[in-house]
Amino acid sequence: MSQEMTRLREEDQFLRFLRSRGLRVTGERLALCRQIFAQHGHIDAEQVLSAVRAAGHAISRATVYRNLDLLVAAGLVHKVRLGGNRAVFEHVHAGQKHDHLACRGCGRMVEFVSPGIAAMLVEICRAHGFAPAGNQLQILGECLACAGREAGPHDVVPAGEVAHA
Amino acid sequence: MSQEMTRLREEDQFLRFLRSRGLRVTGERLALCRQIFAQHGHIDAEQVLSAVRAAGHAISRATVYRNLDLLVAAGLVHKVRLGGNRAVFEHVHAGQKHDHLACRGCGRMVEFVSPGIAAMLVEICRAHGFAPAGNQLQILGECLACAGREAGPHDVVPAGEVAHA
DNA sequence: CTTCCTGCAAAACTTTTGCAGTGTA
DNA sequence: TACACTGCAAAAGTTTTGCAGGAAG
Repeated sequence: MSQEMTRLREEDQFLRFLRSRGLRVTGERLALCRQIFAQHGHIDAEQVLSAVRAAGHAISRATVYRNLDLLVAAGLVHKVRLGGNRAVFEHVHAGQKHDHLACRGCGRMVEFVSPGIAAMLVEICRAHGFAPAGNQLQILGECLACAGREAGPHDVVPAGEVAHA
Repeated sequence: MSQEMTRLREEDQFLRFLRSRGLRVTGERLALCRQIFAQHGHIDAEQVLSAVRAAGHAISRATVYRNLDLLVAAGLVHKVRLGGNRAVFEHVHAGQKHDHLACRGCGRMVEFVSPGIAAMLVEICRAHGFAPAGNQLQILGECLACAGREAGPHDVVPAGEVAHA
């Protein structure tokens, strides 16, 4: 129920954002917004597309991309670029700032909060002439499962795995 | 001169890596290796291709990609995935572990070293079941120039910038 | 009625791969 | 001689864009 209220509040925020810009409220935009906020964690554009369609709405891939950018501009969604060629999105929980830890092997992603790191981060940004706001911390590592699947430090890559063609 | 020695040492390491696997030493591989170590900072695959060609060697894009993977496998090059669809590469300086701070606006990238963050990072990884080694920390933020180019917090995106098509 | 949006399909980009010819060992 | 490597070109995967029709205000 609290979730429901949150979703409505965010949806309302989106509507206000649209109107304040003279942009139009369309069924696709509403459906997209609702599905984004109905999802738990990080989802990529393709998953968003599936989710919206699964909810019974017709929507095209192009519209998903276009409006995800809109949600990001509205400050309702974060675009997190981690692994290779894909960006994932997550809705912004009010006041719930967190960073990401991702496995480069399987793509598993974990959120974490670390006030200590956040403080140092601000300092590092300042030292290098970066804006203190709008930072996003990402740690790429390997989960134990993926790390175990590889060879030890003396032989980084199993023979043969590297040969191509 | 010290740089020259370093380059030769790395090249030799690459040769030993190749031979230890029964892989062949080709002109393309040597040229690629030399150019990577002749470059200063982070370069993407396209820039590597240009650099090798500018040095007077014929090489194809496919070969660049295939052999960049090889250099990564040899532990001589790091593949850093930051912005959208592109990965950048940097050669590994002996013992010079660092992390990356990148501007999501202009792509400017800065390296930094922070023992404090490194320590916390290990702790966070342990807490979430990630391997303590092989981590790569990336901070996505905005340099002051790019941050200034945007609107204030009350109006995240200038009107019109978001409209599409 | 104005003009913003959407869907489709094609384009843009980066990276990968099949195949046939070339070069290393 | 054997087979690994290269180049080319096509393919693959994700995101963007032009255009014409359709809908919001």
